[in-house]
Amino acid sequence: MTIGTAHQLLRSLVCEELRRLVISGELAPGTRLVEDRLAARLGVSRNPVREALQTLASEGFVEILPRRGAVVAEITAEQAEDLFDVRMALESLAARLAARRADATAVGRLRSVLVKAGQATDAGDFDALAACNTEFHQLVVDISGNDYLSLLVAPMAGRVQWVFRLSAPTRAPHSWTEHEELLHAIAGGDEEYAESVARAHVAAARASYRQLTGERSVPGSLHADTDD
Amino acid sequence: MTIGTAHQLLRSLVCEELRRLVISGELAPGTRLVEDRLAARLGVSRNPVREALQTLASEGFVEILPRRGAVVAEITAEQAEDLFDVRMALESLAARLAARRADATAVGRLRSVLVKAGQATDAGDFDALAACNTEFHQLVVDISGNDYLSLLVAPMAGRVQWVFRLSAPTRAPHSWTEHEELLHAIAGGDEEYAESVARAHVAAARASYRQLTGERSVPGSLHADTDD
DNA sequence: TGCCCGCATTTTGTATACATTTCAGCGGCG
DNA sequence: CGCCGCTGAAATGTATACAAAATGCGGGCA
Repeated sequence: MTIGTAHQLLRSLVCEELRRLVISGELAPGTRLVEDRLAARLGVSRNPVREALQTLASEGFVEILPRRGAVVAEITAEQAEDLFDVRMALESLAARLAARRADATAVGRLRSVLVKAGQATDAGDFDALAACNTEFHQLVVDISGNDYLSLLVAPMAGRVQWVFRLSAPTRAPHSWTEHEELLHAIAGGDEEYAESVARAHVAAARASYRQLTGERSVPGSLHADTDD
Repeated sequence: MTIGTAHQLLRSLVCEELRRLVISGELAPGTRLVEDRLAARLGVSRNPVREALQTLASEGFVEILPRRGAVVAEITAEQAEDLFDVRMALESLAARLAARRADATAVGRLRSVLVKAGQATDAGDFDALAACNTEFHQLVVDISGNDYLSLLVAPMAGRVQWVFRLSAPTRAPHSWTEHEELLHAIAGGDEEYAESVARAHVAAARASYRQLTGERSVPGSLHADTDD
């Protein structure tokens, strides 16, 4: 079960690599993704590439037009806003459910991620920090115990990174106080509070995004130091 | 553009057929989906089948275990509850946004679906009625203008049908008064009201589900005559 | 008798080959 | 001069072939 599962499937590897390329911006929006080229570039056949592209399409990273190929999806400012709206709906639900169901071990896991994040902050390791952030939010969803929510949210994390990477080439420093507050709300089992903290967290992320893109200023929001 | 797009891809056809088989219950949860058999049964090669299975996996209808094949996903009572929680979060968001952005033509479209549903009701055509229901909710999402929300919600409709089909072999009669109320809220541009109507609608659907499965009764809910 | 190991079958994963379609370029025609 | 249709290349969609892994079964052994 340990070594056996380690045999990664090519489609997974291709999918992860393409997702990374898209998120990092190496594959710009609008870029045509020709199966032959990708297969040659990655040293595999077209089949795993096709399957990976389909997965990425279901996650919204690429758009597949029948018989015309795949292109990297465009992320308009409007779509970024769309993402924040959906995040607010789903993450607030996740926080509420997590607060309802969290036990001691779950809280411990959350706390350990915060500790790891603190160490990453001290070390100045921004990639590790981003990973911690993703892990924390995914953990909240896991704790919520809602499998369907997990199915929907899992691909969303990458999309969030993508939006921020596109709009903010240099990553902003991250405030983890909101995460701590969310942890406390979940640990305390206060559903209402957890939901409101999650909403505030996403709102802060949106404000940060808006400030970075300089499109609109958001009066009344003082949180501008998150990157998720 | 009309006839050209009509050239359906095999993977789409396979996907729709498999989805239909799963939702209708002809493929029971836990059934192993062997690629060869499906390909032979549908008269295609394994390739479109594989791609269709991946899509269905991302929609949560099947579960793919690496190197061990695909099986029809199990729907536990808990997962059905999960679905209702997610629906409440996403459909309330859709309703709120639709109320914010709806214009006269959008309202007209919604109204025409209600008219169609009324005709289907008179004709006793339950399949058409179910289609109207799906169309109505998808239309609300479209009107919301949130592309990402649309991406997430589109596959959810089938899942809703699946849950009800599994738990309630005979379809319950449908109350369209809630839809009318939602239409009025959206037409009036009242975001708060639209959101609360949507929440109530999903809550009613949940109550209906619980009553059909006979698991728990929900005091305080008088709506028990919807099937979505 | 019960357990473990090895082999054959089945099935998935990947690669390659072929068919069909789209698109760009270009020449002819009105 | 502009539009239409044709043709060739390129890319997708589909089918088939091969390799590797997992499952199930039977025999051997303690």
